[in-house]
Amino acid sequence: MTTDAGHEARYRAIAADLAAKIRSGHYAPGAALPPQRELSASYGVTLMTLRQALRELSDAKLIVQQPGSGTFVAPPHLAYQLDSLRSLVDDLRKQGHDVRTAVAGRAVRRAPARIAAELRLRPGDTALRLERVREFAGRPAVHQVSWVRRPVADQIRDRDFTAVSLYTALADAGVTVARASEVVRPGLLDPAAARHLHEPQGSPVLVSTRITYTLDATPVVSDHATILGSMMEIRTERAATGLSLTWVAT
Amino acid sequence: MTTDAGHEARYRAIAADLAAKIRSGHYAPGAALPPQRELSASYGVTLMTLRQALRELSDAKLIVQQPGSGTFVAPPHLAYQLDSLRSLVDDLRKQGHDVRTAVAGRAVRRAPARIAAELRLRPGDTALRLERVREFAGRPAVHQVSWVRRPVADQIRDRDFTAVSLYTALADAGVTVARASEVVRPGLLDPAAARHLHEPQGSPVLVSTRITYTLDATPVVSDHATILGSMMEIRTERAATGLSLTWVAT
DNA sequence: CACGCTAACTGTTATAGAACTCTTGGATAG
DNA sequence: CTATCCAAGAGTTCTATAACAGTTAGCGTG
Repeated sequence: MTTDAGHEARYRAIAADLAAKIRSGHYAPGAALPPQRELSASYGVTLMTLRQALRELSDAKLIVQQPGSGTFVAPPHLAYQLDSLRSLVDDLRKQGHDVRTAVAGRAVRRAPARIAAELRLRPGDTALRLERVREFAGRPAVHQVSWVRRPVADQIRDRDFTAVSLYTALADAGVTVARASEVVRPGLLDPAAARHLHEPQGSPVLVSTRITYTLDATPVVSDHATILGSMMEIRTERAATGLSLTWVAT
Repeated sequence: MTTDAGHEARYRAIAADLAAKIRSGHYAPGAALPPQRELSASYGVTLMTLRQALRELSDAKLIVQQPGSGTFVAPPHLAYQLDSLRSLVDDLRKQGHDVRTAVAGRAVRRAPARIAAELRLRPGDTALRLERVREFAGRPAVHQVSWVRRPVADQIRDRDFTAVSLYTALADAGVTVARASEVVRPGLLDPAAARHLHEPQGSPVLVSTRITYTLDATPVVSDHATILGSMMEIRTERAATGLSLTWVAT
């Protein structure tokens, strides 16, 4: 046959397999992967197909390819901070802040059009809606509405989200997140969020819209957060070697 | 021959050509590109090669590919991404946007306390103050006040900052920028900036405070920018071990 | 006239083979 | 013993061909 046998594209399956081997430590950080020709032979695919799998991993920054030299698992110092996908709240926790989470709503329901489009659902499909309020220094600081795609949602819907982060729950359910795309805009506090955040309407806020994808490019979580400007700011560090972005409490 | 003839890979040349045609309006936003098979024929390359060119454009968010339907030029607000050590405006320019700069003030004067602290000046030291307004799509979008440290400032004070970016001027003066640290907060448009930006006071804005350092960790530039929320947003792409950050025009 | 199916598109995934460039380490010449 | 060259091996780019899968317009049929 020429294309996939079962359901998923061949190259995605290979990428997933290699990713698993990297995360399990079978291929250690910094170590070289077998040559492309060798891998393609052992998977029984063409070089082109194997390379397409490697490109997936490269996009996810799991490997680094060096012409003439080899393909390497992302260097240790990077591999150990696999938490670059961490959430805003994880950022704060890491800084030693005590963040409390209150769950204001949890239900499976029809996704609105905008969410359905983001998660690539068919119109009318249901998804898990999770509404949380993050308290911080004794005051509510972030209002967050997350939608989780269906096959995954059923596995995590009964977790206690006051104690477990959404990303931890996803990981426990065997979902590996590979990539996230986030857009941050300034805005004014709207009435709905104002109720939860105990601040006057019209206060300056940051509105963050974030979509998280698995390795096979399926969107799993759509996240919409309203962040009080009086309590939070974004900090970035740029250097030739890289870039970091952190949410910081003020 | 099999690979490139001149210098650059064939698919990159094709990608660059198509990107130019998109930016020039030859292919309008929303319009469909010719089918892949047609394009590959007209460029005289294989379908695979042409597709590799399209992938470049797709990664840059210049096009959207829809199976079965066609390849379309992305709407402008979806477009472009790039991360760099450079300024917000360089980001936009590099992406092909037409950004105009007006210099509203340029003078060597005593640095206020906050600036002096950021640049590690002794109290009373003077520095170059540069006030600029960035116009974008015909409307002012960013109000920016930069302070440049003294030894360097004297070398660049006579440059024409409507045509040359501050970072280019620094590079020309032999100053290599190694690191930048930036803090972004939401805010409301204040009266001073409102005058330059022609927007009502109280509009949502992003306030960016940025300090740029040389290789020897000396702070050279302190930058304070007010960015209209209606025109700009921050986009981040996160992968397992990497992160990119872009300012995007809306 | 409305419905359903087909056919002709579109992008996508795969095969097999070849020649290219960049890096590295070992052999050889000084 | 050092320096240079070169060949083996790595990733990269490309040709040529084929089949798969989603989309849509149009042609019939009821």
